[in-house]
Amino acid sequence: MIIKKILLKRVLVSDNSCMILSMENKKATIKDVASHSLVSIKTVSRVINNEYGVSKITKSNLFIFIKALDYNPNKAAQGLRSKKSFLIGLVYDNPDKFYLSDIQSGVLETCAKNGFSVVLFPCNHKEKDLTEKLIEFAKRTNLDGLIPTISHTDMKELVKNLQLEIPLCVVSPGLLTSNPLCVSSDDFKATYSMTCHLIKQGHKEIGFIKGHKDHGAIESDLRKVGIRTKIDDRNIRPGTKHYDWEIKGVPIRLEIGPIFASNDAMAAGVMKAAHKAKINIPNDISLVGFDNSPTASQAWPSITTIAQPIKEMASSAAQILIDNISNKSEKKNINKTFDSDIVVRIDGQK
Amino acid sequence: MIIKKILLKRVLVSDNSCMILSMENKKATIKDVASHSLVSIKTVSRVINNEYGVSKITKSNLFIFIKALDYNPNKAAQGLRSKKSFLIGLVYDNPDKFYLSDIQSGVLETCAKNGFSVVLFPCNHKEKDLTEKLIEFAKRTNLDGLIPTISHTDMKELVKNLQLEIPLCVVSPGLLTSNPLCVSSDDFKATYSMTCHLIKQGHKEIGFIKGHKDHGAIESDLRKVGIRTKIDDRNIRPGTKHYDWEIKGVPIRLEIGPIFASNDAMAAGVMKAAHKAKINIPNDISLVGFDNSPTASQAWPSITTIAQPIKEMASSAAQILIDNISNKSEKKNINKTFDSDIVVRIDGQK
DNA sequence: TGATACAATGACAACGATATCTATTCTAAA
DNA sequence: TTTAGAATAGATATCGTTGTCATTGTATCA
Repeated sequence: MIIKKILLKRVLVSDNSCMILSMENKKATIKDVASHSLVSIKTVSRVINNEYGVSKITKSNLFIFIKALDYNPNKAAQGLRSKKSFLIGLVYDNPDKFYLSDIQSGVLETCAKNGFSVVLFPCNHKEKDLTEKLIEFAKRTNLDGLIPTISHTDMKELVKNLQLEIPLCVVSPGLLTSNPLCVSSDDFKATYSMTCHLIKQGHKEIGFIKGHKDHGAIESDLRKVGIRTKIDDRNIRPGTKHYDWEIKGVPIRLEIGPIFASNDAMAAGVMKAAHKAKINIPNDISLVGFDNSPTASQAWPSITTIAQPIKEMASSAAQILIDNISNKSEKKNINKTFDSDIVVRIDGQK
Repeated sequence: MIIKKILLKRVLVSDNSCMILSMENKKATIKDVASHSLVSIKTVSRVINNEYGVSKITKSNLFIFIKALDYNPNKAAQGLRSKKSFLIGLVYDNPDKFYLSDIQSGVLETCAKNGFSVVLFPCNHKEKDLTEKLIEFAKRTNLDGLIPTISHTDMKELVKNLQLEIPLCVVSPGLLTSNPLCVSSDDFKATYSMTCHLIKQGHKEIGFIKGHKDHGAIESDLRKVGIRTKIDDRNIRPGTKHYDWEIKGVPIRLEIGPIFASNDAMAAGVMKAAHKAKINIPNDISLVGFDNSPTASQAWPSITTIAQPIKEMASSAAQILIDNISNKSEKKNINKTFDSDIVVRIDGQK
C-alpha cells in the first residue's frame, strides 16, 4: 500500500514539477514545494503558517525543500485569501524629525521581523475630516492595523472613532490610558526627576516654557505637571522674572530662573535669545530641555535634557499591534509604560 | 432583442447583488460594480485600468457606480493576477534625519498619487553582501522597484548589480551619470556659487572641512571640487592656517580662513570649537555649511548654508521609476538634475 | 475485537482581480 | 443590402494561497 502511494506521487511529481529544475528563473510556489516534498499544498501551507497538525518529520523535511527551492510565500496570494494585507500604517503629524526617525526604525524592525510592511501616513492634525481621511486611507490601502503617534490635540476623539474601524496601538508621549492598546512614556516621572535635579543644584525658582501650542500641547502640559508637582512638593516658587524675546516675529515673554524648556528646540530658542541679551548660560541661568535631540548636544554649551526610549516604545507598539491582529495575545487591554532618562551635560559650566 | 438582454441582466443583478445594499459593511468588489452597472467585470476592469475599448458613456456610467459603491480595487488580487506588488523600496543608510525626512515625503507623495506604497529599507552600506541582501529583500517583499539614496561608497558596483534584478531610480547627491534612471543635485554648481559668495565678501583664503569619511564621502569630494574650481579660477588660496579641536575625543586639525563645512553638522562642530577657543563667528572668521538642516538655523549665529531641493528630487525619482515600471515612458535613460540654492543668514554680523 | 478519539494529511472551493480569447454591435464602404 | 473591420463587451481560465471539510492512519479503551 505504502509503495503504491509513493509511486503514485512520483508520477504526480514528474507530471508537474520535474521541469522545475530547469525553470530556475521562475519563482517557486507552494505547489512546487508540495510536489517536491511529496505532500499536499495544504500541508506546506500549514508549515509556513506554523499551524498545528503536521508531524515533526514532515515539517523538517519540508523546511529542507523550502530552503532548497528558495521558496517565499506570495504575499498577494496570502493576502487575497486570508483577507490580510500585512501592512501597518504609521500615522504622524510633522513631529521632530529625530523623533520620527526613531519611531520609524522601531516600528520598521519589529514589523519586518513579523513579515509586515509599514506604510507611512503623514498628516496634519488640524485637517478637517482627518478621521474620515484616515479611515478612507486604511480601507484603500487595506491596512491590517494603525499606529498613531504624535501629535493630535484632539487625539482622544480621533482614536475612539478609528478604533471602531481598525486595530490600533497608540504611541503616546505622556500617559494616556483611554486606549485599549497603548504604549507611552512617563513624562511626569521624568520631569519630576529633572526638577529634583535642578533643585539639587540649589535653584529655588523654576521657569517653564511650553512648546508651540499647535505642537505637542498635550506633552507640554503633562511635562509641566511633573515640574509643578515637584515645585509644590518642595515649596519652590515657579519662575516669575521674565524678559522678552521673539521667535519668527512673535514676541514671547520668557520667565527666567533656571529654565525648563518643554523641548530641545525651545531650549535652543532660549539660548539664542540669551546670547542676544548677553546672558550667559549656564553661569547666569540654568537651562534644561526635553527630547535629547541632536540640537541639545550640538549646541554650545550642550543642553541637559531628557531622553525617552522612543525606538523601544515604537517597537513595542508594533509588536502589541501585530500580536493583536494575529490573535496571538488574548489580552484586550495592554498599556505599556516606559521610563525616560535624564541626560546631564555640563560642558559649559564654570 | 435589447429588451431581452436587459431583462436577462436584471435577473443576474437580483441573483448576485441586490442584497449589496443591505450588506453595507462588506467591501464592494469589481463584481458588485459590474452587476450594478449591468456590464461585465472585464469592462469595469478596463475602466479602472484606463484601458482602451470602453465607450465614454459606459465609462462615465461606471464611475458613478464605482463612487456610489465606494469601490476600491483589491490590491492583493490585482497584484496576484498582474504579478505586481505596487510596492517600491526606499533604500537608505543612516543619512541626516532631515535629509531622510524630505526624501521620504517626496517619494511618499508621488507613490501615493500613483497607487503605490513605500517600503523602507534602512541598511549599512558597509555591510557584507549588501547587494545580495537587497536582492533578497526585493524578492521577498516582491517589490516593483527600488530607490537607492545615500550613501553607498561603492554604489556604482551595487547599482550595476541591482539593476539586473529590479528597476531602479537612484537619488544621488552630486552628479552620477552611470545609471539609466537617476535624479541628482548639482553640488558642483552649488559649492561654486557659495565660494563666489565668500569671495564677494572679500575673503582670499578658504578652508574646507570634509564630513566623516564613512558618511557622504562622495558628496564631500564633489562639494570640494566645486570650491576648488572656483578657487583655482580666481587665484584664491585654499586655507592653510589651522587650529586643533576634537570631536568625540578624536583630534582634528582645522584649517581656518573663512570655513566651508561640507555639511551643517560639521559647521556646528566648528562653531562649538570656536566658542571654546574664544573665536567669534562671524566676526573673526566666516563659516558656511551645507544641507540647510535645522541645526543651521537654530545655531547662534545661524549659519549660511546650501539647500538642495531634496523633496522635489525624491518625488521626481519616484515618478520616473513608476513610469518606467508601468511602461508609460519609452525612454530608457533619464538623468534629471536639480539646482541647489544658497541660504544666506546674517544675524550674527556686526 | 471493534469502537473511539485524535493526530496527520489531503481534495477542492474560494479570495478578487486580470488575461485571453470570443462574440456582438456599429459604422462605412462596396 | 451586404460586409469588412473597428469598437465594444463578455465568458472563462488563472494567479498562489488559505479555509472548509473529508479522509486516513494509529493508539487507546472497553
